[in-house]
Amino acid sequence: MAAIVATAWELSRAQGVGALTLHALAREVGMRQPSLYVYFESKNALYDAMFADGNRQLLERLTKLDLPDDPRAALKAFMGTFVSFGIEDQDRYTLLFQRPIPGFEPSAASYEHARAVLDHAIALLHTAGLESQDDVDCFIAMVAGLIDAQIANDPAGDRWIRHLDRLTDLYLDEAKRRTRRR
Amino acid sequence: MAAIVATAWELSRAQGVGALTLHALAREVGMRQPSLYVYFESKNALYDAMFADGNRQLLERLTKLDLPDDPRAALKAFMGTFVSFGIEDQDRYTLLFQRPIPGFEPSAASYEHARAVLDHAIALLHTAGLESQDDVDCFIAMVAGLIDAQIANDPAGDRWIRHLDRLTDLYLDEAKRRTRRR
DNA sequence: GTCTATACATCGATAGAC
DNA sequence: GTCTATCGATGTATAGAC
Repeated sequence: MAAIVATAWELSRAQGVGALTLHALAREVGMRQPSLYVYFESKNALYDAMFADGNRQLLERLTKLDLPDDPRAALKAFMGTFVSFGIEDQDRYTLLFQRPIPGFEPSAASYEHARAVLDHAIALLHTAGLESQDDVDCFIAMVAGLIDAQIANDPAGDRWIRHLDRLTDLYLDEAKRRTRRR
Repeated sequence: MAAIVATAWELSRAQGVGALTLHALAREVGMRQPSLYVYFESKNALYDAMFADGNRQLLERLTKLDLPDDPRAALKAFMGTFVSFGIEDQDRYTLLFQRPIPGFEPSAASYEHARAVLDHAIALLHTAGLESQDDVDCFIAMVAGLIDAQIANDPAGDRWIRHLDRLTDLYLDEAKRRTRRR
């Protein structure tokens, strides 16, 4: 079961999440296509398992981090890890953070890990000085913009994501200035 | 031919670009599916025509703008129009600026309008003070991040894109400070 | 240019034997 | 749990009559 999901990730990496078929997956794990229905009641159930698995991987990596005390440094370390996770497997990133499969919506259970990741990020943003919903929205959109541009235009490089720390400072400094002004 | 492309856009708006089928398109224009091959030699040729058409729409709207003299105001007007264009038809935005169709790559000819739009944006960014490749990259990624977040999470609202002008000032001000420091 | 008819392929899903 | 066999739906593309 875990092996099937792992193989599904392999195939997705090779040809894209949307191009994954049960026939190909079954062949790759040495089974026939109908046998997969013993483990997943539908193709979307497979996607849901992949979604949960990917978020679990991400959460594991993020919680394993030994974050520095300084809030700004902690935020950079956290976000740097997040970005690396996204870049190292584009199709996993796509499945977790975009909606590449028409008709597939993650189940509530699979969403729990994703929720935990987001909550962790928001908490770090708060202690680093981005407290309003607006500031959090803008910062997260900025990070996502960097990752998306990187994946779309320069998958193997760092042309966009290398600016993460500088832009993080930019957003935090501006918020700090705004706070002081009051 | 233009009518077919227009109808293709309608259908894409209703059900997503990826869900567009030649049968449905033919039915909608009052023909049978094989008749479409008189106008497009393949489905990807249809996508290519849509891609060119969408970029032509965008370029037309942007060149029609009466931009203010102030570089910063001009940039905001330009980007505001770009963002509005993206938000008002999400599936058009997807086809133009993401790769939602596996196996479809725009032809070189269809890319010309897209290139013109990008060049125009870069020129405006230069006169507004963002001159380096790095600054242009970051700014465009930021705008795309706002649009993507908006479309994905709040298609009918303005939770993200309403920060466009403020963030534009943020990026321009920071570049200005950097320039002065030298 | 538009039609009918159909080839051809892919894919998800189910039935039922072992 | 895994198999064979097959259904049923969908979708692109082509052949050839009109």
